[in-house]
Amino acid sequence: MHTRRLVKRSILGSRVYAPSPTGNGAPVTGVVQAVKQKNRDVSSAAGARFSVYTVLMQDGSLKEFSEEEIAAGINHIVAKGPLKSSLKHSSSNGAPESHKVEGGSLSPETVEEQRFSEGRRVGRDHDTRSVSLLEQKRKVVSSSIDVPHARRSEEEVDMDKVTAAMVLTSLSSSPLVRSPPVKVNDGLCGSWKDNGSAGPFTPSSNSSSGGYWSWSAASDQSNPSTPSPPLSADSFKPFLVPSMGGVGSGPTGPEDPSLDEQDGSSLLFDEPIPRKRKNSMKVMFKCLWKNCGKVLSTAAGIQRHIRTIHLGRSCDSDCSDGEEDFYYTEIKLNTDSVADGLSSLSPVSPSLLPPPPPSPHPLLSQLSDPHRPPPPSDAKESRGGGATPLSRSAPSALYLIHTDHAYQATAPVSIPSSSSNSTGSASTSFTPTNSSSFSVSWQSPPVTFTGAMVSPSKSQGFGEQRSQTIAVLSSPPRATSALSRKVRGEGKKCRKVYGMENRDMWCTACRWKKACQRFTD
DNA sequence: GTTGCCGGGAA
DNA sequence: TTCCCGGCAAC
Repeated sequence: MHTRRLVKRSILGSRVYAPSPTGNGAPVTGVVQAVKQKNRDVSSAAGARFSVYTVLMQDGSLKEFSEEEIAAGINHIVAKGPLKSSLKHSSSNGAPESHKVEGGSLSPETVEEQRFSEGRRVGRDHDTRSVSLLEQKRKVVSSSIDVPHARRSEEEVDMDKVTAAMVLTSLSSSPLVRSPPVKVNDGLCGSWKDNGSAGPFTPSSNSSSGGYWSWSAASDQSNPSTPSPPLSADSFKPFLVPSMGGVGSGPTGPEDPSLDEQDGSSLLFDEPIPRKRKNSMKVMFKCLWKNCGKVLSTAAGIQRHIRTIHLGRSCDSDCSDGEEDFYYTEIKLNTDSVADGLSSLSPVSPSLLPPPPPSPHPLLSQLSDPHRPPPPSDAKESRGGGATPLSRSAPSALYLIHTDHAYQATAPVSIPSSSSNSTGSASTSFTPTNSSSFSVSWQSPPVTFTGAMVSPSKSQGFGEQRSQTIAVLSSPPRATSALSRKVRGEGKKCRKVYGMENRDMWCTACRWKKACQRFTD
């Protein structure tokens, strides 16, 4: 639709090469003044429509040329020097219009000189465009036509796919982790470009962005396989300019090409910034091992801690089977209120810690990694055998609770300083009236967890919640809807306690019909 | 029907 | 961000 319109718009006013009217073979330049669609006669194949371009020649005369004639002129020029690598796909897409203009705008240096001289002549003849305008013109034309982004080799494309996936994962899980934008940009461009460059382009499928797609920053978790509609011509212009090696500047192409790419990339990746985690909230990882309760600020750190201290493994994370993931929990800490308390608990400053692992969510990483051994077997084995370190001193609280709501996350909930209290520790630890060392928010698993949570030191007080958790977690993975909805609380709620008449005494969440934060289950 | 609360909209 | 409410699901 609009891509077709863009193509047409780009043709008008474009400088093209046409066969010499004298027939001596030397192509001349002209400016496309009009385009007419005509039906081919019987001599042409399939009676397809073709375009007749009215070209204003250097001498001021108007002549009509067919696509082939103009394109042939370009081929003649381009053949004088090697095409830039970025153009090889472009010139093979079979689209006459784009073909033609690309060739003109992306000629080698020698051709550039020739075109310069010719451009001067044209400027004297008719329009008052200067030589620099000629350069601008090339930019304008090329940025609004079908220029597939074929700037990378196949191997690079494959690598970039991987890189793009990794970066998207990082972005979706931790907005603080930012990868080199240019690399991502190219990678995505390359991967999506494959579709476009796989076969001949058609005006409808070959958008003016050359198969370049973008995704909205607000949906940084969105799957790149479901791209958003292509950007407008002006939006993707920066991405096209770099492939031209232009040197001029002007009203329509003022930016330096290299800067354009940088800006365009940063533009894409700057937008998720507002979604950064609030400064006052920090995600910490608490060791659930008996008599430990160590809190670290990175999953890698807590995993290392568990692996080395509790599991007695000295090897690196490479030989980890993921068992550590069961011995720590992710907690969101309101650093405004707990920073002091945490400073004594956490020996490592969060700002000095290495970046989190590729999948900062331990549960997510477990679920996404089929190579990890299923946790239930471990737990059962340890339970039956009773000889492994796990069974001897497994933490008493093998659960992960997750809250999505900010008001829940900031709700002051006390947790025991250590999880060694195996008798009813959970039941008391979740009572908000208890004195708390620091406020945390427990987090329930955001995704299905197929492992049954079994602990040798199972506490009765936590049995209810645990049973719910187990029931949920052992459900089929597809039952995400059941997970998404918090299991109905069994305990007293503000409505029950205070009644409708004392609604003002309810907790805020209850008043807002949210999950009660005062009487948590 | 009541209750808890998720998702989403309005201010 | 706060506040509110429709609507769903568990009870």
